[in-house]
Amino acid sequence: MDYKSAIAKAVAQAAGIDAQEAVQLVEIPADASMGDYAFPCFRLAKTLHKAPHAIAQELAAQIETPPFAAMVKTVGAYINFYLDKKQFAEDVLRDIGVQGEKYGGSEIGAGRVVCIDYSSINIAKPFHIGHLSTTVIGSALYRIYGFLGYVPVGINHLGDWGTQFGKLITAYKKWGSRENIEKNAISAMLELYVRFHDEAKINESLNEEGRAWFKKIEDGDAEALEIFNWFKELTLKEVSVIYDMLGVRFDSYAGESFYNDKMQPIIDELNEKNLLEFSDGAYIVRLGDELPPCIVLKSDGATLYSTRDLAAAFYRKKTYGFYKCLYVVAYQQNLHFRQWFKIVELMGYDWAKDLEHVAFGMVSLEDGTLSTRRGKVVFLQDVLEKAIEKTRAIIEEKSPGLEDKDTVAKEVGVGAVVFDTLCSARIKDITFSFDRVLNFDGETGPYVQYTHARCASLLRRAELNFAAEDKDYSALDNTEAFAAAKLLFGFPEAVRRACEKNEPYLITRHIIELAKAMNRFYYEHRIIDEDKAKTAARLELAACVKQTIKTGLWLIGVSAPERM
RNA sequence: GUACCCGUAGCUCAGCUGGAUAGAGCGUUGGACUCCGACUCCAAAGGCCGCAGGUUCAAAUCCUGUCGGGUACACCA
Repeated sequence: MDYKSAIAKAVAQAAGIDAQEAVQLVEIPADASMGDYAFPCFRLAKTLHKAPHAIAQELAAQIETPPFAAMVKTVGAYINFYLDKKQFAEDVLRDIGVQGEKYGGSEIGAGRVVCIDYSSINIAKPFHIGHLSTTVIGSALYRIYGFLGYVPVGINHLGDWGTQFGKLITAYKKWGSRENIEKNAISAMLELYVRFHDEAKINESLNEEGRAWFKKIEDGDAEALEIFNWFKELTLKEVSVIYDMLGVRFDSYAGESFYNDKMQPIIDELNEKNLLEFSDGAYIVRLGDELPPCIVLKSDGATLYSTRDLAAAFYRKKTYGFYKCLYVVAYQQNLHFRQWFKIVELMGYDWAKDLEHVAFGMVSLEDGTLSTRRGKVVFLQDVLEKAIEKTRAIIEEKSPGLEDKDTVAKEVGVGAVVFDTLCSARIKDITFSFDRVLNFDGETGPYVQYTHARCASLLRRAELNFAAEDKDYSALDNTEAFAAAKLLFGFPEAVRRACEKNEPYLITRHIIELAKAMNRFYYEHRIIDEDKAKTAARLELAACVKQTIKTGLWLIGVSAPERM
């Protein structure tokens, strides 16, 4: 039911204005005591040449109370519409009952491919909290787009190219051992890499060796490639543990090395289109007055990040025929993306407008910026483990009889970390603190999961007794149930907005509000009592809240345990 | 220097396609469990919405300027 349009239509008829225009003016009052929908009449004062409050009164007199509303009332220049709580709850719950786990989803994206570039880790480097945002935002968008019918393609654009791999091989050949690398993988590789840099400060020739090994990789030397691919494999294997914990997946791991042979055609095309310019030994593309020029070939003839991103974009367009291509990358790279998006535009491709940089803020520690080299890092693995450990302790204390404690501790602990990351707008910077992620009180993942588990518990208790009863919805004719019903009703729109703005936090916030509303309802009203018909109605509300929370949590990549 | 982003309660943040007394969580203080899961609920205190102009019947929201913080700005990714 589209209440907004129905109200707009009624007002438009009375006022003699366009319904399309009227629907823009319909708003939802901040305070529910002023109505569920409102129409402000200020705007009409100009055309009708009357005082706004007088217009409100005249219009209200002409408007028949719509069938779904209980009351139409004016306050000043506002016409306020009050929905019939009982009817509304019944309508919303029925709708959710019919749609089940599909509630909130749609097919508006049917047939449209959306490429999402996220996580994009570096080979041989540890996964630290700086990688968390891109990973969980990208993963959430992957699920959200899929839920709205789009065909998402998750791409982990691996950082698997560059001289550092030559250096790493040099270090491995000199100081490494197969057993140690097999055993400790990333930390062993990192150790070698750090040692290389320390020793290279004294011994310049090491850098030469590093470059030489990288050249061997480029030239396809068997030994170099074998070691390089081995490093890659070990890194992915280790990182996949974290991806599994987070419930993150990818459809493609085509990274930097994949595009080595795909850049020349781009350079050729830029040349043919007279966009290439020789400047200070390098080749650049001028981007007008708005943007600084972009280098696409270094003076030594080597390609750059932008060249590679161009090649990747063309490959993705050709391979997937994307409707949109998203890059979930920190805002530091804002200029970089604006520049090469502009190049695509100058090349004459209108799909340049379909490329979008989904930027997010930076993560720092309380004592400053993250730095792998200076050892100022927090590994994601440690954060997740601490969260799980803490959850485990709470479970031991509060639900000692719980089955499968390990699974639940993982779902709640990891969920808390993911939920926290997706709780506010992407662009905000984050100062990482254990106190913050390990706080489970208030607006947190565990709070929402707890509400879900509590609903599940109610339904378990009552399942046998109330399933088939006729329902008496007068049990939901109160402000607490109505508040919950309105949030249930608003869920599909929250999902749509999250997708439109590429902002998963809109879903996170919505289910927090829903959980709060449910807890208030639960506190104020006995759910299971001797009146079976009313109990059945209350339980249906609990079932719908449970379903919607579960869907919402799933969309942001968080599990919803039945018990915790 | 130039461009972009951020600036709302002690802290972390919503609200920003203009509308009715600016909201939440944490923290603080004070309450609520013989009762469906207290990882819960209720209440209080706490705000020149960085500052100054402008547009408008109406500005936290739009425009301009300014201050503070962040990021980036040619051969790293």
